[in-house]
Amino acid sequence: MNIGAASKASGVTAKMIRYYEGIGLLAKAPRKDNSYRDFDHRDVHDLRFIRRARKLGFSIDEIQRLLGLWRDASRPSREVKAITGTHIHALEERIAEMQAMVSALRHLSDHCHEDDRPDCPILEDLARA
Amino acid sequence: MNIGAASKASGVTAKMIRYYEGIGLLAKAPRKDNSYRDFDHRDVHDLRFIRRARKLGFSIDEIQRLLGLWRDASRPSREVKAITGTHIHALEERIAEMQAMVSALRHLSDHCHEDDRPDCPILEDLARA
DNA sequence: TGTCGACCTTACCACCATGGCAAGGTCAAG
DNA sequence: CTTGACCTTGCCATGGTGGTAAGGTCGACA
Repeated sequence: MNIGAASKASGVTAKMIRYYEGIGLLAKAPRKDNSYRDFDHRDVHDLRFIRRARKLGFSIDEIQRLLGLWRDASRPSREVKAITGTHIHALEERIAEMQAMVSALRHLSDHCHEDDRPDCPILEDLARA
Repeated sequence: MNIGAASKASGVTAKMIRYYEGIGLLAKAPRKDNSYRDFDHRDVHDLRFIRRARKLGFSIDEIQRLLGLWRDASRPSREVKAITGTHIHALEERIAEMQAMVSALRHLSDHCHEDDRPDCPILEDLARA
């Protein structure tokens, strides 16, 4: 299975497949005589796993650990839940920050006349001493 | 006013002040005989403006435009509101994405036993075909 | 057989905003 | 004169992805 086929099968770009291999997230694929990488179904599985985890916002480092736990048949589910909990927490913190930004901006924006006059509480707030 | 004083007065690190100057976001500070930058109160004002805007999640590019509008005494408030609206929209999209992640993760996590057994729907979901 | 297009390879550069470090100049106080 | 706090420039790193360039390989078709 060439990299293009693995890419199509997993939804991960060839570029990123090489990158994941380079940083050790994905096992090094054996090479054929022509130096092309040769992937198997396990690799495709791992790539799909990675793609899904990235979509859920896990960092590469977290995925590294999740994959390790996946490969460990006797993994304690506790650890998986811990990683997930930490990640949920980080996401929620970031969400709260952004929501604070939005409500501040919305408040300012609501009081902006949106016309040709220069008065604008948005700039006034940014510039206040 | 040396860079350290400007930094303290504005809350922006010296490093970032030099960076902002380098990319043209902040006016180039004149140099004293010893080649130290010499800031005035306008620079401090701009730096505070930048810091606040960054805290509200505006990109450097957006701040560039906001600062331009601020300096333009006849700025139409409409433009400021437009930039802000675009930014609010982007923030809300990102928030929605992250909330989707959180609810997916929470759903999976709620069904994870958190014990020594290997069963864990989180990994099962990531690995599903 | 020649050629062409699709594929593969490695190796760089760029992003964005920030932090860190190194090696050296400058200044003021003791 | 020394010491420590400050300033200078310049380079490297982050993270995850995209781009691009220069070259090797393969399969199909004329």
